[in-house]
Amino acid sequence: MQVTLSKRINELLVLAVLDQGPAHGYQIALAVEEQTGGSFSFQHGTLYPILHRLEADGRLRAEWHGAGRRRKTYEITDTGRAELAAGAAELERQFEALLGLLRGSHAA
Amino acid sequence: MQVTLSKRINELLVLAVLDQGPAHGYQIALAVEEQTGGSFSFQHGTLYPILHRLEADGRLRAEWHGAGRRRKTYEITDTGRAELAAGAAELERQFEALLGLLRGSHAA
DNA sequence: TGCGATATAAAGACAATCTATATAATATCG
DNA sequence: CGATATTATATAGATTGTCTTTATATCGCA
Repeated sequence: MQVTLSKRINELLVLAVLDQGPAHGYQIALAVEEQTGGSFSFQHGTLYPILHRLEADGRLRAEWHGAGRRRKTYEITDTGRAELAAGAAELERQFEALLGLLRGSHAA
Repeated sequence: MQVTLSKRINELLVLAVLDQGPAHGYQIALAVEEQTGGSFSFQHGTLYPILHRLEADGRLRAEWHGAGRRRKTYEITDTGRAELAAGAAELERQFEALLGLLRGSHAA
């Protein structure tokens, strides 16, 4: 699995929220929690490293806003959008395989 | 998420295979790979620690077999079976929440 | 003016997998 | 019969990524 499943999921979660429109870190964390009904959430010490990683890779673009309280607004790039689509499809395939095994066992 | 998703998945994968009947480590690894179509697999340096962890917790029971080539046969316990059922259901709920967000984003 | 919520960042602890190595028996092929 | 691949388990150490904690700072409310 070399690239952790959790890592991929966390990145896709961020990209999916940003695919709905630009947002800053704090908003992303709230959106993930709300839109997954609390199933997924980010500690802030987890979220920012992910954001910086995605930014460094060009999967999203960041811009500072506001004079007083600093806010960094993130926007998904075409690269990020492509990865989101591919990653979501791949993840769905994997989950089907996983649930097949999990369900299959106690059905038999 | 405190208890890593990957960790939970790996444990459920092992428990699910053992729910089909007793098996030893090497067989479990092969079964997971086959039955998930290669989507999930274990490095042997990953599998054995998991097996030992599950054994220490009483989620499975182990027994040595064979005089020559040593084989340790693992069998799921009632505790393990209960966890498998609960864990699989919980995982399914989480995945639905996750895929909902992932799908929702590029549908909009 | 103090506190809670908003907002970002980074250092250090911790947990889990992955890589690599060790050991050993069995099967197979030449 | 000897070399090699496969089966089989185990553990030490490197790596990686999250989690906890700490730091900084603004805004709104009581």
